[in-house]
Amino acid sequence: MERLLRDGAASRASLSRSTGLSKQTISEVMLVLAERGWVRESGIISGGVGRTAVRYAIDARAGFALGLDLGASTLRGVLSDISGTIVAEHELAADGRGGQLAVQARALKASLLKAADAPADRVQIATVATPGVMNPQGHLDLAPNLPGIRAVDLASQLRDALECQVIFENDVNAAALGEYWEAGENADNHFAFVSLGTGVGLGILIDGKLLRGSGLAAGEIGYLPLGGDPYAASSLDRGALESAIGAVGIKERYQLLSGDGAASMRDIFDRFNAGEAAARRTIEETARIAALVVLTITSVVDPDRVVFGGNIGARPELVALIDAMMPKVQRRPIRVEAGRLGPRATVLGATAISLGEMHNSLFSSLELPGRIGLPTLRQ
Amino acid sequence: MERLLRDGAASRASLSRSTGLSKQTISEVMLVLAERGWVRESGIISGGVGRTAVRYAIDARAGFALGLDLGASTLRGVLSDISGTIVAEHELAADGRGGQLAVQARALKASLLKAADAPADRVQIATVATPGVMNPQGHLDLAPNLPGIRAVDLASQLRDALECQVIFENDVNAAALGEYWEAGENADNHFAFVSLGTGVGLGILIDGKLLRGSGLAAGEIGYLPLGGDPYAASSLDRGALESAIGAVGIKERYQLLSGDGAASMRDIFDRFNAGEAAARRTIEETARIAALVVLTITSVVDPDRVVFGGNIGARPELVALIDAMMPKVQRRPIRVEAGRLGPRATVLGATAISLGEMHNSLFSSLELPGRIGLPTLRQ
DNA sequence: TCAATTGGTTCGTAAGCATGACGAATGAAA
DNA sequence: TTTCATTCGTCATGCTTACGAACCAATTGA
Repeated sequence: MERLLRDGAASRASLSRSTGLSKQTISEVMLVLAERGWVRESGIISGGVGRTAVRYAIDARAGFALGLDLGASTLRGVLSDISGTIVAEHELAADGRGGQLAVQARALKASLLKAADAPADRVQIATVATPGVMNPQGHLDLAPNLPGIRAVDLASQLRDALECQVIFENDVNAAALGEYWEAGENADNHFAFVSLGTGVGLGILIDGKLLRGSGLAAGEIGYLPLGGDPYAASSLDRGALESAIGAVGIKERYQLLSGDGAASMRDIFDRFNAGEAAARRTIEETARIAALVVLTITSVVDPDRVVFGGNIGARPELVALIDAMMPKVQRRPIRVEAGRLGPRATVLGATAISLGEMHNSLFSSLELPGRIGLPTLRQ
Repeated sequence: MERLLRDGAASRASLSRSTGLSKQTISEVMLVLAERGWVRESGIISGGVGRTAVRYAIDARAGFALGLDLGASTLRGVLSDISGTIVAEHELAADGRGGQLAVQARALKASLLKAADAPADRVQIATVATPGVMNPQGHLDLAPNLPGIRAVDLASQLRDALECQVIFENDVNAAALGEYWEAGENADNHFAFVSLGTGVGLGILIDGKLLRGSGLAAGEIGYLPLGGDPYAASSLDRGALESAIGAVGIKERYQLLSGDGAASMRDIFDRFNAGEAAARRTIEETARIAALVVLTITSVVDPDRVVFGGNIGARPELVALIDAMMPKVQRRPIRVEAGRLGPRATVLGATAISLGEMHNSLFSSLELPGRIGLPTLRQ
């Protein structure tokens, strides 16, 4: 199944060669898998010398994986079939009231199923990406942008609403996995994703696996001692780095330089591109500090690549500045790039988690410690 | 074999229960293992109700693992038997000339074998911990404390001298693993080790495995933007953090404060304990910056525990200061401790690597991705 | 038309492990 | 002292999984 997921349809003979199992073992296995509905014959392979081969493919509609992104203003959902092909993608404006989330999630699932014409009972697993951390009691901690969310038992509500196994993951971690997934076969297995937006966050993949840390707090970089005095009381409160290059911090800096306190993030970038001095100095200072974040990440975990995302981090002009800054602070070259998925990274990463869990629960014997890798993203 | 390594000697019936394999499967396996010399009968278990059981134990002398620590001034060696018991431990003053290293390593191995009365052909694997990084050509990079070492083909020389498979590992990584091993069964699987000495370094264990990074440069924290302006030219050269709290940096700071440029590290700590103001301010500033290192580590990888080691980092008075500093920069409590192995951490970690590799090559089928954990350290 | 090549099946066999019956050895209760 | 429950370990047997080899099937190209 792993071969079929990764390399697509194939004949039994070629599967025998690529797995090392004998031909008739493969034949037997495929018979069982076909009986159970996981694979089916999908035409023939001919043209070469020798007998034509019967092609077997995974029945893409044998299972579906759901990914949701619970944003402050938007609720996004993606439905993928078992082969990793996105079959439906929707978003809707989030209702601010915490209690409405589960209702909206249920509606989103229904509309995705309808769009893909998929039966509900074929959705085994859903992953919900949230800001902050889901605590063991099922409540969401550290998510100031979702006011009132702490009070509700979100885990239970969503499990009831989605009517399947539900996994929770931090939104930045999910976005990291999304960008990793998007990179496909030749993705770097050591990968870091920095999210700059309302808050700052970091997702790290080591050997293709998310690094969560002992208290699920790996990548909570808002308190990194960069861009301000870490021993100041305000740093303990808001976080030094968060104060320096979070959206609020950037706007404050722009206000200091320009006197304009009403400018939005978009205004500041527009003025930066128009060449305004205050905006230029604001963004440059942001890049200067972000470069130190990259330096910190490379010093500690040494990834192949650092990708920026989030409302602010995805801006190519900012990433270009950061990239240009790097040789001033570190000798070893490091690839600094803007994410390719934009605001979709999180929801796609959540989908990837569902998909991976589904594959492993379906096709991997539980006793074995090995895990099946993700198939190529097809969208 | 894994059960026997972890839990010690046991009867076949109890192995059957703990592994889930049937009794006679265990009997068959033990027969083969006994034939090959890996296990042997070791008395009987009686006292409970029922028939007395024949006890089987791993033959501790069936294999030995060698660990070496190539320090600037000292060459340390440890020989462990297959059960994880240290059977010999020696050290000798390192000959400064690079070419002598292999000769000394060979002599060290011979003396360890003699002390343990172990046959040479039972040593399958040696791990050599070195400063810096072993490049693919077999030469040692980034090891300024071993002058002239870059020129020699150290990997080939040591392979010839030690006459067995040789693994190379960074000394700080090895020390991290050593402290982890020492902690035994209840060790935290997410663990960070900070070495403060001539240089600064970091070793990280994620899920009990060393994090090496894409270019084997994870944990090279000398360049972290702490304790100095990272955009200064000197920081690009020496590293901002290295300049601030490396041994040279600390001495420079003490000289600035006291005017005494001849004081050794030991002098400074003696004067700190005697209450001298300049020494106190020097060490406090060191702790202030080291606390930011801890903050950086927790922000990025969120370990259970941060352990300090190295000449300077192992000083309990310094670690106490760092620990006291932590609540000022981060809300989440984190355990900050001094390592328990002192200068032996690196060589013991190297031994642990050898031991782990030996177990996995002997007892684990290569196809399976699972790895056998380390047995308890017995010394 | 036929050899070469590749795909796929049939059949026999071996490895590995489980099941269940049974003998051996022991402690505790009668 | 005897009996019995309990535990260790072996034996005989059978099931499952996978492989190897031979063989049949279908296609290309000389």
